[in-house]
Amino acid sequence: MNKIDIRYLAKELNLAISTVSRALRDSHEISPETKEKVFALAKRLNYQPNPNASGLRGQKSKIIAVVIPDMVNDFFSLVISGIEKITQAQGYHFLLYFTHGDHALEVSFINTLANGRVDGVLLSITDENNNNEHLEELNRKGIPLVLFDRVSERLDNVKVTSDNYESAVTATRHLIDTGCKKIAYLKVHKSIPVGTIRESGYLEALEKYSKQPAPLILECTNDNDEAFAAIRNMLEKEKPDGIFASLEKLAVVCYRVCEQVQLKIPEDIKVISFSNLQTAALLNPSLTTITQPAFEIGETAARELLRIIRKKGGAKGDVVLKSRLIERRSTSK
Amino acid sequence: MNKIDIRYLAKELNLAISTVSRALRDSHEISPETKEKVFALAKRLNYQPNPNASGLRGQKSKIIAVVIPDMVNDFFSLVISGIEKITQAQGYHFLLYFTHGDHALEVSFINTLANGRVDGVLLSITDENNNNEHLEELNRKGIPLVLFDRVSERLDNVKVTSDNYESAVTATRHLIDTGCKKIAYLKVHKSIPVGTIRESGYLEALEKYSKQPAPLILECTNDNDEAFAAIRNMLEKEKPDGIFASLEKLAVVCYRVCEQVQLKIPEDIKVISFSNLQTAALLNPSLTTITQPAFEIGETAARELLRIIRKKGGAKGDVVLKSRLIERRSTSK
DNA sequence: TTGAAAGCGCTAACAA
DNA sequence: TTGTTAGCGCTTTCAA
Repeated sequence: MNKIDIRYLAKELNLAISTVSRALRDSHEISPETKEKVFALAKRLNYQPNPNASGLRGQKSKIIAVVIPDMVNDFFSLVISGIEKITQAQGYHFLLYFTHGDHALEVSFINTLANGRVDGVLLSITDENNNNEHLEELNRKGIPLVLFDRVSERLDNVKVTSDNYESAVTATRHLIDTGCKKIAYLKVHKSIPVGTIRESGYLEALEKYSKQPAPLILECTNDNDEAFAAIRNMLEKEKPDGIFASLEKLAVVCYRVCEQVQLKIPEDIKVISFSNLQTAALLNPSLTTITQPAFEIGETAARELLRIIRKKGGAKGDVVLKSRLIERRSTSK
Repeated sequence: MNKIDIRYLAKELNLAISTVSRALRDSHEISPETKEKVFALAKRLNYQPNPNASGLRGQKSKIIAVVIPDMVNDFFSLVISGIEKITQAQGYHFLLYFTHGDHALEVSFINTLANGRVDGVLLSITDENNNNEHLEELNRKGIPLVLFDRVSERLDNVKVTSDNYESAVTATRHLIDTGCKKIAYLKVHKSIPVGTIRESGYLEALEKYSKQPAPLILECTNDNDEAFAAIRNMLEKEKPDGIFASLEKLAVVCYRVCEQVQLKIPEDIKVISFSNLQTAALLNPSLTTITQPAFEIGETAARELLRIIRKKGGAKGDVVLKSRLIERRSTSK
């Protein structure tokens, strides 16, 4: 079986290679009949141009890189799905990289990417406190970069984020508005920066809208049993009437503690939680959630990146997407 | 800023391009001193070879394609993570494609891939009942293909799967062994083939190990409220003492129904479910689960594919990985 | 041990 | 409207 390249098509049709090339790209300087013939043969032989060749020639690959910490929670899965929708629609491909929280790995990925492998990069920064010389280098090389979710204000690139601070205010205020007098905030160990931002929102809302004398912040570890014990202890000692969980996992643990100590949600205690889990609605019909627009973050970031790659100009498009507060009462009557 | 290609390195060092190329590939026919100099400069300038150029020249890209239905549940996220581990370790990259259950899209992806863009393909077939002419074409073109999870016996490629049938037998038998006399099977609408395989396992176990006079199969829709109503109805009418859920989502709904109708798990009714959700352990301390080795499926499939790409020979390595039954009693005492 | 040069498949500038 | 040809950056054969 002969390999089917543009030269083969040209020979078959008794045309010059360049004519075939132009016909395939639907150039206006090729007669309709010729195009017709070329298209027909290309289709019949299922001709696919070699992307290395056109990439080498044109210095573009139609591939973007997506660099994220990992996929252990639903958030990034949803982001990826959003990205996929856009790349697929616009004829792009994407390579996926996980840094696993390792800044050095991020640096290494970014460096090996800056060589024509990809036309642009979508990045959720692994360690927002670390330096980003590697990203500035990427900028210097002129490779489009769009940051999402975990961004760095020190960089001038387009950023797509969600309203972590405002939505934490909203969530806390929601508890206050529904009558909570003593609201606890469940946070995870400090290494997750988003936990701190959300904490600020919690504090802000308490100060502005509540008479609660002091904040009540419980820092939990990643160990479920430890978290369980800590939350139980706090519940019994402090007797809060509202809980704001910064992560869904903590809310689920909290929910189980409530079961065990016979606290009814939402009658005895109200719980609100950040959540991306699609099964959240199933877990507990009374768990009010704040959901980040993960899919939309992916879509928006990808759209922005492709816009830059195509030099469509327009304003520098930082975007902050709104989280949604979903109050559940009786999911299935 | 000059672009840093191999020619630039050669000029800087007063060497021929070919010498630099050989040095970079650590060829034995280059003197240690020369290599030293080349490495040093390459490192200092952060030289990265252009993958299009080497790909074009060498007819390989160091990229594989991963084609899956979607990422709406944890299973494929975990598979991807396993694939990433292997590609990353072996210096490969991967492109990710979602077919969204659309066979035509799968055909289109496979066709556009067969042109040097990737060195191999990892595929979980979208529609196992459809024809796979496109895959046979891929085989004819000599592009390595490894199938995982959703495979086709009509194809001769390496297949990596898990023991859906056997583990369904195990799960059912587990219920029988712990004393259940009337076990219901919750399945989803037929379009998910794995549901049918698991059903066979359920039937097999009933017949072999139980005296239950007739199977009790409830087919649920994808709508949660509908599923809730159906399960509730079945529970009240049939009063089973064991439930085998073919999907975690169904188990969660089932769990909520039990709460509502005041059935205690596992005292009044035992529930076992397939599950990949990492938070499963949190949901219900008494939910026994069967977990597919999703991460390992990804690892194994990727390893097999890279082995084939590198023509490392060896036996044709179909692999069936074992699911794990996890019985939970008191997760957090 | 090193260098010169062909050529991977494609696009586009230039020529006809 | 079509054809000829240079060259994208790299690897590798052949020559020195």
